[in-house]
Amino acid sequence: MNPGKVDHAPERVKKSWSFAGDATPVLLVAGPTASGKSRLAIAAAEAFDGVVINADSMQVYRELAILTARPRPEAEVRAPHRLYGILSAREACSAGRWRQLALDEIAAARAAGKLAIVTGGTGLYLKALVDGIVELPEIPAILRAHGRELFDKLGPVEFRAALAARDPLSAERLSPRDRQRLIRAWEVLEATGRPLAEWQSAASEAAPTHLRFAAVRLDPPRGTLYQAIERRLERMIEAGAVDEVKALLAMRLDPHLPALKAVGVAELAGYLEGRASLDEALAQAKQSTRRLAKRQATWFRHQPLSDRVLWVGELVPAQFSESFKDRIFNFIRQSLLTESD
RNA sequence: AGGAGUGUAGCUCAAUUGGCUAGAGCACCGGUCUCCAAAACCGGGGGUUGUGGGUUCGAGUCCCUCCACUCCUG
Repeated sequence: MNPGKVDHAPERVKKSWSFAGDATPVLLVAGPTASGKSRLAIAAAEAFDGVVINADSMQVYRELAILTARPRPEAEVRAPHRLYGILSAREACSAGRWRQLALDEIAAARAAGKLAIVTGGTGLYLKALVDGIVELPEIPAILRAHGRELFDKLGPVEFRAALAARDPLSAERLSPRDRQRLIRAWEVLEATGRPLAEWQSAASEAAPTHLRFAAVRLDPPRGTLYQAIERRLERMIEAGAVDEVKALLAMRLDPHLPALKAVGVAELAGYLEGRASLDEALAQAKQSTRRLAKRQATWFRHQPLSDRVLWVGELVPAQFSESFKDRIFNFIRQSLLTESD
């Protein structure tokens, strides 16, 4: 008897499609955390000879494999995975930076004759990829720190007023309480000498017309999604999420770095530092994740990508049924892999 | 079984001791988003005050019945 380890290998038969037109097909898999994106992406990658490319702002960081639910090493056996765990938590990714990496990976997939399957819950990243993003230089970390200091020194109202003197448009659009965007506007102004509003009004011509997108949106009912979230978090704890956070904290990084803001880090740090029991920390992490999932679902429901993208999806059954899979695979075939007018 | 106590939103509790439309925190729900986005921010509705009766111009509040739970005694 076979140990049953190679179940999936035989499926990787000869590819039944080839790049037809000029445009490179790209499959997007979007949805809130724990909605089953990775599972679908891998299944699609197996069926269509694809590469799974991460579009999740936290799964890019190496140090947080467990807590960000990064696909496990076994997944790599089934299909190649890219942009997972590629950056140190010392670094800060960004929409623009990720976009460039993703474009490179898509090109590499094309060159290898593979279908790019971009998967993740970070709506802004997908938007940046599909619709392009204003090309702004990267802002030095020191400048960002200065922005924060100034904000704290002046206070929200004063800071906004100071910004308004030089970038009235951005200031007007932002509430004094919207600390992050106010600081963003300020740092862009400082770094480039031009107001952010001006940058943004410049037409972004960066939308990649050489790519052809189709997207699957997963949106399970809230109740089942929450159940999945909670079960998964419990498994994360069993798998060593606490130690993972411990190691991350031991790096003594700048708390403003994005990786430190991953859901669960602050909660488990609370446990490690004796401010909460493990049960309390777990409960808090579950709650934070539920809120995250709600925000993600809202984003994907209401922030449609450009109409160049074909969509399928919507509600997903609690279980990943065969009929659902068939439907999605048909959609992929029809929308991406055949030359449609 | 007897005695005492408590029942108000999903949860924890308020309601000037009988007086405006029963409030608050959390939870939950909805929304915003053009480069740290797992971020940052905005908004929302929910109650047969355990039950049935009574007193009163008026009851979450006072009286009685029953129900549930908690504690004490046996």
